Amino acid sequence: MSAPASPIPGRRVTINDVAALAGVSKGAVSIAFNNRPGVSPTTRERIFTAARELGWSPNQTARNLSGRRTGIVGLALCRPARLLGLEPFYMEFISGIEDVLAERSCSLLLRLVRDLEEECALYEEWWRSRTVGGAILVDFHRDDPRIRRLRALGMPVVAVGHPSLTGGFPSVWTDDASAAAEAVRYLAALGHRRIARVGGPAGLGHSGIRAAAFEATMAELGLDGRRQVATGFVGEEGARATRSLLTAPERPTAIVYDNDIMAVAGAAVAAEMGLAVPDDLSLLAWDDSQLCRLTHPPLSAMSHDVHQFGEQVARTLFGVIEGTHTGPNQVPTPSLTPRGSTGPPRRT
Amino acid sequence: MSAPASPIPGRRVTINDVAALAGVSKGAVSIAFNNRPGVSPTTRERIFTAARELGWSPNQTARNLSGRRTGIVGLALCRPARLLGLEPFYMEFISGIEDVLAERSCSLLLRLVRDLEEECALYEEWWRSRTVGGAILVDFHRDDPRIRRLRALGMPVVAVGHPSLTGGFPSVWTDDASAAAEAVRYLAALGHRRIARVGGPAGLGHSGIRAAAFEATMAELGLDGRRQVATGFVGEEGARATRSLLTAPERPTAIVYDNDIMAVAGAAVAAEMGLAVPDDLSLLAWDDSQLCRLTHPPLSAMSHDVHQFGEQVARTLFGVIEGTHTGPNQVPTPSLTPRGSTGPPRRT
DNA sequence: AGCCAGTCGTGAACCGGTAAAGTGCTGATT
DNA sequence: AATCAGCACTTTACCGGTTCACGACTGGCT
Repeated sequence: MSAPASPIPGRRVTINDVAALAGVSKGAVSIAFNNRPGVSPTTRERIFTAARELGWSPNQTARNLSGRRTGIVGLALCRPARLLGLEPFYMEFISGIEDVLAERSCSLLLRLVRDLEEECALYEEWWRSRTVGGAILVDFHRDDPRIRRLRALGMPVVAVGHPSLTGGFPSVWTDDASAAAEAVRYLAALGHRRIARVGGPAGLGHSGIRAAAFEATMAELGLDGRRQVATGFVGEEGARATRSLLTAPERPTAIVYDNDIMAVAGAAVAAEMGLAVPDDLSLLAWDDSQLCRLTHPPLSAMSHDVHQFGEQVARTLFGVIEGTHTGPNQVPTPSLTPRGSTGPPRRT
Repeated sequence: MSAPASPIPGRRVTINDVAALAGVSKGAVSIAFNNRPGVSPTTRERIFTAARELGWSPNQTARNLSGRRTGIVGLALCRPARLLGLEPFYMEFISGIEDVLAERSCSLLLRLVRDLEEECALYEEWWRSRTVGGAILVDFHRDDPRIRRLRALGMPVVAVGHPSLTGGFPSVWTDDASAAAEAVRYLAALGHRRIARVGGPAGLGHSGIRAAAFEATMAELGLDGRRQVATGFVGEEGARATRSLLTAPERPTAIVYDNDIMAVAGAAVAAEMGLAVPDDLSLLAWDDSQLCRLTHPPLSAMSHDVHQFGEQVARTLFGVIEGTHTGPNQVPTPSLTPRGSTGPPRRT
């Protein structure tokens, strides 16, 4: 009885073994393990005991095949692997997702793809094969081709991005436009008139939104909003963009960045060019990972709890999967966290 | 013929539909799609055409169930989600893995677990259920309990860690001991005599190896190697450890860190305490992500291409899965990359 | 013509579960 | 006593593939 039930090596334990040991049919075992009504408490207990003794638990693959939902959530990322490692954003985002998934014993299936076409094909296969129970879509572009292709699929999906970009998919988003406007107004209030922005790739939806809001707010304040550079989101490019902004005639006295890694790179460039932060140059980061607190002076940032953002995305996805979801889902707008890197410009 | 083959909505296309359209049995379709001998080139072509027309591809879940290997690789991480996002290491490591997986159209299944017990149970389930074709084990401890439990499973596995820790599993590792020794010798050669080390958690295998090598090398050089602090690998703790080292009597003139995020935090502490780097204090990071190049002065580091490390791990795992693997697999030893944060101590 | 080997393809069993229909029994209702 | 609802299981038919034993046909050889 209490012998450490040694299954015959080589053959795996299946539901049949459990059924045999418990003296019931495999249907009964299935009923018990899905706790549906249909077996008596006594039998149920006997079944669980047998399963425990054999160390059996249901084979997920077989379960999925016969129509049950899998606990795996898919995430395809369309960008070069090398770049991925450079951005703190993704790992924090993923960690937030994982936090919620782990609560429910779910896992995240991660895959890098080369282009959106491959991404669509992948989702189609994942869904057809019941490999995933739902997916998280990120990095929306304007008129994103995934919208049409994936809508037809009927796969539970949550889109990360502003509703204007995500084509009716349940979405989670932050109000980037307001945040960008706030950033500009804050710097203007400090007395800056030449404010620049180092943004992400032009095609990317949220970069576009921030760029537009930046320009609009600058215009509203009667300032020239054309000092914007689009980059690929990595430090090197942030540094390059910063150098080019700072060496241009009429150089800016403040720069807003689209993430924190570029802002840190910008701070290094300032130091290298002998500019004092914030006296000669104010720097404002975005996303605010711990990086911002580690530099000297610490970077002011449009703070944004990316981990919690990921959590919200995962929770929304579960809502969609379970059919209890409710429209777009806005998470807190990035808020200004002033630290040492922003201040009034030096009087000329 | 060329009509955009509209499958009946609601019902998915299966191998049977393809077989029917091609006028063969489903066995033949299977043979064709696994390109095994048994069908004539003509029939084969007819089958492929039918499949293309219906937009069919084999259901991976069903395939897995009937014994084929899945293209999914498992990775369980045993640490709080919040911490995960703070370490550049993991995302870079994962990006390296993904790079190799993507080449072969494989995905990474990621899961956070609370403890090693849960991790073992997870791997057992993944393997039993054929959810994964193999797994990557990280963060080995001394006498790691996973070794015994997983050996019995027979699952293809690659262990990340020194062979002395990974209990005979195929492993990928860097020579941390030599690297730690080199770090110490370098600082000693610059004239430092009070060298401290801010390390990772004491229980963690590679932290232990570095700690031992640090102490041994210090002893060899006739120096006091007891200035070591164990932390949890995050910036805050690195800062705290640095402060406590710097406020102790006989404060060190050089500190070696176990990763880069703590080194950056250390640099900020130095600045905050008004210590000049490297004149008053030399700082040496480990792992060398782009962070090290973004601070001012840039941080010297024991450089280590983490992305490539991840790639090598994935490649080794495929070797194990395909049965072509060959013993432990050492990747390049972290090498000293001097930048601005290390120099001779100021003469007292 | 008769035999054999080789190729092409079929059919059924199987992977390990789920779900719906079916069976036998108990006890309450009329 | 007959009817019938409800429970506790069992049976059977899937899910969508793979695999393997076997049959039909072809062609070469004696």
